[in-house]
Amino acid sequence: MSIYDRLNEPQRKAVFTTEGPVLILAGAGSGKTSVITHRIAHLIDDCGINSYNILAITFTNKAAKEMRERVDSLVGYGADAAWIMTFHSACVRILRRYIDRLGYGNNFSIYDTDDQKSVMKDVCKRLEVDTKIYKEKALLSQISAAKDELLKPDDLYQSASGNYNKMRVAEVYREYQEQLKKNNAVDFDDIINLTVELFEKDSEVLDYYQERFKYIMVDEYQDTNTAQFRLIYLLARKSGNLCVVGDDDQSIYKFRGANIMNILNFEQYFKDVSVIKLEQNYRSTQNILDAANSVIRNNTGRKDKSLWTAAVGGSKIFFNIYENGYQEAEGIAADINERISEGFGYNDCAVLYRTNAQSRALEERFLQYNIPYRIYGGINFYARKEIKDILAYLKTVDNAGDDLSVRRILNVPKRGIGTTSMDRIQGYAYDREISFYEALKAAKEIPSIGKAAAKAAPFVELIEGLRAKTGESSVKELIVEVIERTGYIDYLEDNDSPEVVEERRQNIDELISKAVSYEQSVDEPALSGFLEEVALVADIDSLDENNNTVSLMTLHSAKGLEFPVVYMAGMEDGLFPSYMSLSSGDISDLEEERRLCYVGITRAKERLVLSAARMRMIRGETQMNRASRFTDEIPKEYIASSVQSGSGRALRKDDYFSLPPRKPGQIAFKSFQKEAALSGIFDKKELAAEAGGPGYGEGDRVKHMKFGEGTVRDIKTGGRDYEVTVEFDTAGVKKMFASFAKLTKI
DNA sequence: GCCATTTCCCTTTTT
DNA sequence: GGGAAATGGC
Repeated sequence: MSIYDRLNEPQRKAVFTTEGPVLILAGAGSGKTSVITHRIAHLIDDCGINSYNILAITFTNKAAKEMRERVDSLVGYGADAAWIMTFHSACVRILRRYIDRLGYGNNFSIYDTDDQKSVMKDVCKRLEVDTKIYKEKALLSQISAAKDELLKPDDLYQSASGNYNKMRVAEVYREYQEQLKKNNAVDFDDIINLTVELFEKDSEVLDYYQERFKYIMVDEYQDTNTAQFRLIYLLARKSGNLCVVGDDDQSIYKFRGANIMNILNFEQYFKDVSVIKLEQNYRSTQNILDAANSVIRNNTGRKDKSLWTAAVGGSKIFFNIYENGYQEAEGIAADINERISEGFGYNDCAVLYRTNAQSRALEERFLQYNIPYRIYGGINFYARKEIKDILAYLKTVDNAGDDLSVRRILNVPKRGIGTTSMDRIQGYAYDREISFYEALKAAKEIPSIGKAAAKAAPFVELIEGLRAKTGESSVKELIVEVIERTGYIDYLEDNDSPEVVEERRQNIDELISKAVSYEQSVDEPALSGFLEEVALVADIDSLDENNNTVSLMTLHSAKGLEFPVVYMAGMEDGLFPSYMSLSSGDISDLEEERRLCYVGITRAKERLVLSAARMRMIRGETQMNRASRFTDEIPKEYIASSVQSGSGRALRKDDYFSLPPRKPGQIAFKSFQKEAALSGIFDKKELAAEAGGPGYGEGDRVKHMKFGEGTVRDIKTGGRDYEVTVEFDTAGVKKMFASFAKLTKI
């Protein structure tokens, strides 16, 4: 009896094919984590490979942790030296050792999204960029997109070929990058890109890691972007022993730069690839799997595969339509209570939604129904003000070159150093090409800041005092000292209501316990190590299956997880699939949403409940949407409507299937429609629109919000929506869904 | 320099 | 509808 007996034939092949490039196409619930962990065990136990030579890459810390635990339990203690970690933590580890070769200090800071925004704001001010026209966020996302593709500012500049806007973005990118370097800081993308740069520039370092990592495995391979692919390619090039595991049907991170070609073209990038398909699903019942398959079937250009399960039948899928989002939340809460009375635990249930904002209504009802829950995602714990403040103190102690952190806390709590003094200190620093903190130390020399100079001295003393203690004090002690010496709690009490203060105190306590558990879990705890861990965690990493709470999260966060009972809330066109994907004019955006739907459905083991609301308040506007087109793609025989026990009336599915398609030109949603509907105006307008037919026809000139003006070339009336083909004057030919494109006749 | 009010932007998803 | 940032008065 061996540990491999429980594997099926393809799984075994995946485990035992250790040499050369291997592509494992692993459908949802096909036991891919088992395969990777057993493969590592096989390498160590049977092939005599030193665990030191193994690298296994995941996307989330949670996946890494789980994999580490499973490997350890399979191999005992022989697996210690293997690297089982996320892309980001592996790269940070490499950079901590070698980033000085790129001109950074090894104690670099890691900037999160908020930090990036602050830097960008500064950059725009310096370059006199009008942030009304070029939004910081938009600039950052363009830069991030460039980084995903390994493009440098110069590359961007050249590819602009004279286009003023693009050249401007390239300039901003260059300045942004310089500022980061000046602060001795890197952003999330840099973590990957600088590692690639290091490998490409320094053959000594590359050799070292190529020699070390003779066996490389990559999980969730379909989500890798160009930079990550390059990284893996560089590392694996020498040994050729690269095993990637992925599922093109679960690729849902195109917006983050994931390049689906990495998986579709893997066999072109590497020679003599062994391709192994894992198609047996061990997770869901037949009904759930059939529904998932019938949805994903509508996508084009997939790798051919078909999931099957030995678990026949199972209960039908439920689909409930409610009047509004509140009733939907109530219906879900009521359904959960019924499950609990049947013997399910709260932790067996998860509610999945498309956008974080949807959690609010659910949260309210769950409180009302006394359902214990936990929301994952949304505002990151480490993005909270009080946490960021304290971390900024620690970062300043750790890396005084991090101007951003110093500036954040110089006047928090208030020290009477306002924006004017702050700007003057900054100016002084620029002139002398020194850091903000160094300028602060020399505050007496700055003539223009007057009294503020004296106020800066105690701050500098505080930081220096803390720095002197980093060797002997624990991270916990440092945090406590920051709080006590700054009077941080008093500061909170002066500014916030008692409830908010209490909440912030609890968060600070949680930070302290995180520091303690960090110090217990690491061999050589250090301040920089703690800051690094803190920068790279995602909320979902803290999901603990043993907590008896219902999990609420986005569909994206749910990838890789499974639950006996899954609710998919907000199944409405415009919400899921998102409005953006419907109006972009790019069918592949819709296909990504469909994959997301597939991911959601395949999370469910036993019971899947879909729901939609006729009316929903989004951003203070009431929207009225038809049910999601994805629900149409599930054959009726798999669907039932559950009995409604709450106050909301669940409609029969036929009610919804007979909804009329929206006509071209008809406005999808506007806040005034709610009032108009109440006064009856709306109804008349809608009738008028329907009687009058499409608001435009073939040959008409129309205007689109994003693409400008164009001519309608074709209108297809097939199906429930209208597919309009428009030839735009500047943007080219686009196909789009009439109900969402908001085309107006001109 | 500080505080209150107004304005803005947001919401697609995140390591 | 809500939270953060900008603005303007003191």
